Amino acid sequence: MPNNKLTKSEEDYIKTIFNLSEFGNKQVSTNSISKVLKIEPASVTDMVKKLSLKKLIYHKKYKGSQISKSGIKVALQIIRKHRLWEVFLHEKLNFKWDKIHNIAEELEHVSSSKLIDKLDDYLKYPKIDPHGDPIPNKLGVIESNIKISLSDLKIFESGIVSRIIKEDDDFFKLLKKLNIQIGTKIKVIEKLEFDNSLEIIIDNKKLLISKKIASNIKITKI
Amino acid sequence: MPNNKLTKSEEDYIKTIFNLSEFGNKQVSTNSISKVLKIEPASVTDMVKKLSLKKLIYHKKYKGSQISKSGIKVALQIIRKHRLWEVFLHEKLNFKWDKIHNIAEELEHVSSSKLIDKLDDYLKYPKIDPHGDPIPNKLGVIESNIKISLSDLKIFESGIVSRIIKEDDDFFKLLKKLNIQIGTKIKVIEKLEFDNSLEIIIDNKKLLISKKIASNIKITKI
DNA sequence: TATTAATTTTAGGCATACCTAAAAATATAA
DNA sequence: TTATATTTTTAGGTATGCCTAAAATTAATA
Repeated sequence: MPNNKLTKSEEDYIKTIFNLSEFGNKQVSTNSISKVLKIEPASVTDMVKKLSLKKLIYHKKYKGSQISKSGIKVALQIIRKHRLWEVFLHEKLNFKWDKIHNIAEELEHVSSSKLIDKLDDYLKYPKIDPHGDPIPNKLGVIESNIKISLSDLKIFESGIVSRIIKEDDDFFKLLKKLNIQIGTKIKVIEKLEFDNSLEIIIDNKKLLISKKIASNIKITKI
Repeated sequence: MPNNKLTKSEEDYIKTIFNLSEFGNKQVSTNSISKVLKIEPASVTDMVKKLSLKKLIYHKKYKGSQISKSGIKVALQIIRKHRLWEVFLHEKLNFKWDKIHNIAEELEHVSSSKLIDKLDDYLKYPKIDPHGDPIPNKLGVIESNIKISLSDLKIFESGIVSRIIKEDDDFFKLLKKLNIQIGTKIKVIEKLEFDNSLEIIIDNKKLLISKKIASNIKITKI
C-alpha cells in the first residue's frame, strides 16, 4: 500500500503502465512505455526500478513490467480524477469534447481526494466521461458494460459509438472530420478482404475507414 | 514579457514576492521570502537570481528584490486563478471557507488560461473570493472600490467605512460613540475565536466590536 | 546455429530546486 | 567607532527525472 504521495511523473508512469497492461493482465515492455510517454528507454528503466521498489509494479530485468494490486489501485484513482475533470470541463465549462484531454492531464494530478469526491457529488456521480470511458467510483470499481470494437462488428450490424480508445489530438481531429463522435450510429456494410478496411454508413452516407481506425473505436451493439 | 511557462516553484516565488511588496512598491528581503516559503535563504538567493535573469524581478546583491512590471502581471494571473478556484470550491463544491486555501494552492498552477476564463464565466465573474479578497480580471485589473463587510476583513487588513447597512438610530448612536462614520479608517488586528468579535484600531486606539456590529458596516479595502 | 537486429540496461552527465557550512556584506549596539 | 549580530551570498552537495553512449541481453533471420 503506497503511503507516500506520488510525484506527477510517477503517476504518469503508473497510469501508462496500467493502460498498456489491459487491466493488469499483460506484461508491459520498457519500449512501449517509452513510446507513450515520449521518454527515452533508459529513463524508463530508471523509473521502472523506482516504482518496483515501491511495490507498485513488478519488474524483472529485460522481461518487462507488470502492475501490482496496489499499482492498479493507484492507477484507477488517477483515471477517476482524469475522467471526472473531463466531465466537469465538458458539461459545466462547455469545452468541446476534443479539447478536454490535455487540461484533464494537469488536473488529474491535484492531490486532494476530498476534492475529487466533492466534484463527483457535484457532477451527480457520472458513469462515463465525454469520450465514453467508464469512471471508476471512489473504491476504484468500474461498472462493466458490453462494448466491442467497431472492427469486430459483422457485416450489416450496427452500433453506437461509446468510446474512443486512442486519446490523441490528431485522431480526435480525424474523427471530427469523419463526423464520428460518442453517440454516433454506425452500420457496417462491407469488410474488404484486401486490407480489412470497413465500409460503413453514417447519416446515410457511405465511407471507408481503415482497420486501424475501426479498432480504436468501441461501440455498443444495437 | 515572459514567453516561457514558469515552473510551480517560480510561480510560488513570484506570488510571494508580490504579496510582500505591497503592490510592487516595496523592496522584499531574501529572509522574508525565506520565511513565507519555508525555504532556506541560500536557496532563495538562487531562485531570486534566476527570476532576475527572466526580468520578473530586479535584484541587487544584499539589497533585496523588487518585482517588475511583467512580474506583477504574472503574479496577478496566479492570484486570479487562486481566487477563482476558491470561489468554485466554496460555492459549487460546498467546501468550508477555511478548507479551500490549500486546494487552491494546487489548482492555481494549472496552466490553461482558457480554463480559467471559462471558469470565470461559469462563476459569473465574481469580484471577490470567499475570504473577501478582490479577484483580478482577465487583464489583471483589480476593481478598486470593492465593498465588503467589515466582518469579512482579514487580520491586519485595513479599510475605509463606506456604508452602514442597518439604518437604525440606536445603531447610529452606537457608531458615533465608537467614532465610526463614513470615511473612518479601520484596521483589524484580531479576530476572537470565542465569539467572532473583532479587535480593531481607529485613530491609533484599540477597541473591540461584536460580529453583529461589524457585519453591518461595509468598508472599502485599502 | 551463427550472425544481425532490436530491446533493455548500465554508466556517466545535466538542470532544477533544494540543502548545509562558511564567507562576505550590512546593520546594530557598546 | 569598533565589536558583534544579522542578513545575504557563495561554494559545494543531494535527489529527482531526464539525457546520450555503450554494454548486455534477447529476438529475429539467414
